[in-house]
Amino acid sequence: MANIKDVARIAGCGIATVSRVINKSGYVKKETREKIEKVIAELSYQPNEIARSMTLQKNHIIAFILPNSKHLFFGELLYHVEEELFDYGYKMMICNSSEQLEKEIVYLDMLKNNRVDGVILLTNNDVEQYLNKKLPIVSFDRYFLNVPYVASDNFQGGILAAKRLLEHNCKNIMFIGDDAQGEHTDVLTDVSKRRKGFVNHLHSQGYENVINVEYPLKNYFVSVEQFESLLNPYQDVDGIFCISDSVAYTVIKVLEKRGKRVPEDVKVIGFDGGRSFNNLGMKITSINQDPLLIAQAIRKLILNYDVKDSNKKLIVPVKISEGDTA
Amino acid sequence: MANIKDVARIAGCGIATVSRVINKSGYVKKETREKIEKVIAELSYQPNEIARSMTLQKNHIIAFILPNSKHLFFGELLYHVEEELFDYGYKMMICNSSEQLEKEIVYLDMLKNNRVDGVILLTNNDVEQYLNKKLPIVSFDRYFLNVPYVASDNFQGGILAAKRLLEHNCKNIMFIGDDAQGEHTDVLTDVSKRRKGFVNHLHSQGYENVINVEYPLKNYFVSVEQFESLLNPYQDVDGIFCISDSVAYTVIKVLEKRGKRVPEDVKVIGFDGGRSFNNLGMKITSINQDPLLIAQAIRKLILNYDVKDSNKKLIVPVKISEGDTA
DNA sequence: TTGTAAGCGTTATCAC
DNA sequence: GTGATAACGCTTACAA
Repeated sequence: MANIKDVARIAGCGIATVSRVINKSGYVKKETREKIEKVIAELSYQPNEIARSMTLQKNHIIAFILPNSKHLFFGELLYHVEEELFDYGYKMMICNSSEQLEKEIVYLDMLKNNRVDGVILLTNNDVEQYLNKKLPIVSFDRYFLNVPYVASDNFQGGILAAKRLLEHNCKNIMFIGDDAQGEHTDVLTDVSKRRKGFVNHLHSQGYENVINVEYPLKNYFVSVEQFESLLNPYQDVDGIFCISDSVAYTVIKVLEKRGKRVPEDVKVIGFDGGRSFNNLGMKITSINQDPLLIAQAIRKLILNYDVKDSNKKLIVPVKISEGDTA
Repeated sequence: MANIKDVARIAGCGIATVSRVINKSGYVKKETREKIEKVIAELSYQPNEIARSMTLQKNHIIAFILPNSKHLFFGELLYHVEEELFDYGYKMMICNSSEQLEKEIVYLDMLKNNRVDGVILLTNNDVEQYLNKKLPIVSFDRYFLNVPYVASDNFQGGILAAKRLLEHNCKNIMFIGDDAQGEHTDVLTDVSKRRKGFVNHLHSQGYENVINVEYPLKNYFVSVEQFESLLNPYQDVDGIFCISDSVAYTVIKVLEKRGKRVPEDVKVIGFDGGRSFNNLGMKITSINQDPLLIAQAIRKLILNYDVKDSNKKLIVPVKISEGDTA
């Protein structure tokens, strides 16, 4: 593979001049430039990016650490983040942690050893002690001390869900979620605001008796059977706000088993976008997280990273997406 | 950030010795090693990976070019490929081409300019002329001259589908696919073997009159309306093999509109895994591509790449996954 | 305008 | 066992 020296030698000039041509920096006489460009084309020379990174001390690669690209929402987020970064001249490394702390640490170390210029972090683990706060890190949906973060407007999402259920004249309203996450895992999530916004709005409208159902986090996957017993005491609910579409999906299955009709007997609202679930025969009405807006917010924070404003937050608006369940 | 010189200076030795300790190469006196290890820990020194790549002329990064991580199957494949590469000490860069040739070229160039050590290529575009055949490239599902590739056993998949429809005593059998791809796009795909295996087996069993329906490629997305007119002439089919689950999904919608019951009146078989589609209320019976096995095959080819056997092929077995539609 | 040379942080060769 | 030092391929003062 030809290098800059070859180009200089064949073009009969110094390597600095070649460099100037490549980077369009500094003055180069027109004829010299043309000569060099010709040689570059002939050799189909491409500057070695490793060497360039070496000199510039940055490589324009950002790592995205996330649990799992198999989940539809993550797959979408991944897609949009990569597009955003690409438009700004950055490449993206993908790191499926599978929620394993050890793997997350390996990837976080890539920031310290100059493998990448920045890290986007999406985790439920407490990686606080493995973060070098002087380096560019942006977190999605989780609070870490002095780490800027991006989250959907979960509070507003809760309000939207409450409004919708009240519009439908629901009288026995329930929230189902795992938002105690913060207490269970030591990692504070923005997701807990879904419940807060929901309950807040209901209270403000004079509705006080929200039924609060918690289910254990730590297994993303919940069975219909598990939920049946959880929901058993509440036979007469007519409006349910679920912390995710995944939960909403399972709840609807439980209701169907019970002989309830959705949405005629019970309204159900999920969270995420209602685009992730199979075999339901209907579209879940859901509070929509916008992966494109989230990606843009993440890109802004990571590419303009500055240690000084490491407590920046960017909150992305949500809206309710119309489905068949509420 | 401390570098190897700092470590050497503080440990009172030469940098070569530090390097030996880091890489566990060559002999180092026990005491010297311990001393150096202590300094490394104190400084929390991490070798600069860019510099290392510079010297070694490789950086242990593989790029995966694919149309879109939003598609469930691609998201899964991505996940498994990343895990495989990780287990072998490699990191993965992700490149959503969105099927745009220009973006694919940018990423393919990363191979030439040393940004990555290898490329996994999943494309429908004819990128033949942009490939440097001396560099490590592995293609999935597409033939390029002298580029090793991995594909599912599409031929066998076709056979399995044929067998299943015959077992169900189907009398009017149809294939729906876009496998003429090769003629339309100049890129040969292994996918065309689905039809070949299917038709072959039917012929071998004395069934000759397979109805062959083609729909235009180039739009991955097909509307129910488009399909209705395509299928209109064939009111009495009772067994359909579709080239993908996406097609199967649409076909089932069309059949439902027609008042046909699936699987009672018509058996439908898809291809991919039947895990990708919403709102159907049933699981598609499908020929299953195994993303883990595919990922392993890809990893084998890319990490053991050798120009000499650039026409290697790895064919991954498929099986039929039981669903509700056939 | 252009070229020389230092420097980026490693690894590896070759003396000692 | 260990330490200088060249080399990897580039960018960028600085000098000419």
